[in-house]
Amino acid sequence: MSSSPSQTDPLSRLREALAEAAAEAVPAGDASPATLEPPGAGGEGDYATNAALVLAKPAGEPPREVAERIAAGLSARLGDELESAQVAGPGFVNLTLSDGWHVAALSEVASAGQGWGAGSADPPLRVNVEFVSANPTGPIHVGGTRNAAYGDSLARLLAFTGNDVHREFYVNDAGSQVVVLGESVKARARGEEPPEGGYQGDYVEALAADIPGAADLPVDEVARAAVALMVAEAERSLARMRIVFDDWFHEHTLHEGEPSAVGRSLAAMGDQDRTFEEDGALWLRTTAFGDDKDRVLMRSSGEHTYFASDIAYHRDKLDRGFDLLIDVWGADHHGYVDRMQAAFEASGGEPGALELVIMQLVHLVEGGERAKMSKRAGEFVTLEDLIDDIGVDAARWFLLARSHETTIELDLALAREQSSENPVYYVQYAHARACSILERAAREGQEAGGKPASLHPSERALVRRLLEFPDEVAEAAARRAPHRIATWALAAAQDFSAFYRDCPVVGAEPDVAAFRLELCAATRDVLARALDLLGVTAPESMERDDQIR
RNA sequence: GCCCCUGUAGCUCAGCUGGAUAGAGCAGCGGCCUUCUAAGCCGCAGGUCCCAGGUUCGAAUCCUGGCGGGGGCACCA
Repeated sequence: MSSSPSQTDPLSRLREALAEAAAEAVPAGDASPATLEPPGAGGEGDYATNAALVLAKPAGEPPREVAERIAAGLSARLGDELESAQVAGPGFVNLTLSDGWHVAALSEVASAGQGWGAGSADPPLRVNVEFVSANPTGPIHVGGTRNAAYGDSLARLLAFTGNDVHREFYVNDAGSQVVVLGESVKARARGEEPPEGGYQGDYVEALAADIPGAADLPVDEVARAAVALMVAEAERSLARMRIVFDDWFHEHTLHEGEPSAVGRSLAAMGDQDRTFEEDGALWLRTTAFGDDKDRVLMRSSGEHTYFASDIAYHRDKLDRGFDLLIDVWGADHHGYVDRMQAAFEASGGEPGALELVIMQLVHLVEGGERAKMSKRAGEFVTLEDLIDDIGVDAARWFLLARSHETTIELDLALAREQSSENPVYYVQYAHARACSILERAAREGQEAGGKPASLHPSERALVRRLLEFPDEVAEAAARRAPHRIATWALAAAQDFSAFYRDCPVVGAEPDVAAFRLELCAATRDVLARALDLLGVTAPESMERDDQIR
């Protein structure tokens, strides 16, 4: 999928000028791998490019000589926009853009507002993001909460980059675990202990109390009622997390009808000779598609496996017209990735049309001590416990701020802290401050959009930070990495704080004040968008409600 | 045994499809509230980027081999 930012934003135009200057300097070379980025610690200027280093070999010349020509070409193309282009180090070209370029660039960000960084994927894809999909036999716990935050934020990113996104929760309501749930609830309703291997948590007793006549109803009816209650509770909990699913897909529907979806899928794979019988069971030859062993579809007992349902389910998603399926799974399911991919292809899916994202674990810590995950069997920290404790904003931030590929140590003491020590409040505070300045300026009748004679370095740095956002969004979406947005937002909040410190708005000379107001408005909008992509609120004010810190 | 993730500052982590003197938050030390929110700001200190080879003008980043941590390898869901 490509989701390139607008071709006409200031950075894209800079890259275009660079590409032209590079092609002119080394006609035989390909400068497309060259970077244009903020310089590293050793460099000066606003942007640095390694184009000359990339092109030195095809040019057959020392990099610094190539760099000189590129610098000259850029100067010729950019005119007043370019303050200087210096060759440095082994052959970098360091660019310093003029204040005028920054002012013009900001006005583009400001006029895009919250749409800054929005993409138009080409082509737009119909994407099905399936996430959480926790078994309806118990509450959603912390791992599922991370999965929820990630899946939702990924969906937001994919939508913002121009795709048609569908959020889906798969309810495993057809397996033997559901029967066990029914038995456990029924036992509790009769005042008995759940059976061996049954569900032990307090919620089982709550279910028993909420299902009229549970003690005497048939187990399958109790089970059905219990699943319905658990699903409703999951829906409520997820809504508290600001997550709304488009579809709650029930596994049992795959077994309804004649032939059922599962039956049709088995028959189709059979027709293609991709299944075989052995030891009284029906197997899928997943080894033909990269799995390390073949897998059972139908047990010798005649019952299908969950795997058979999964295959039919993914087939169903394709049949509903999605171009791309993304499944977000917990770490404990990574062993199923190869077989699912193999089965997906065996059942006619295009390689690449199914992505399986594995979430690593969450460890809760409390001020350095490993928090107790389970006091006794059946008790664990749930989604509800977590957001009651630290709040939705902090929960989403801390679960999203790190790569899904890494295990999280979530410090509850830090996340609970409503103070400067907590990064999520820091970012929200930057947003609130921007709002506060704008509100005050509006009261005093100041207007945004001036052209000051010169800019402060903090203003320039903040403008460039905002200009990064479209690339950051595209990268985060393409790499399925929402944590990049959190990293960017923190850096942007820091840049805004520097600007706030160095550049008073109210009381500044009119053109200066007008420019700074525009910068505040743009920062407010882009920060709000970044927070929204994470599902974190962007408050307009954060008045302290107590002075004790 | 095989598979996946991971090893970067005291702690938690960014950076990883190669770029210059490796960053942030927290913790530590020292400063800053008659000024648009001190839920803030400034400064200091803090590193064999797990180890060893290799590729490259250039490696935290790529390759190979080790070592450590976590998770997973059902006719369970």
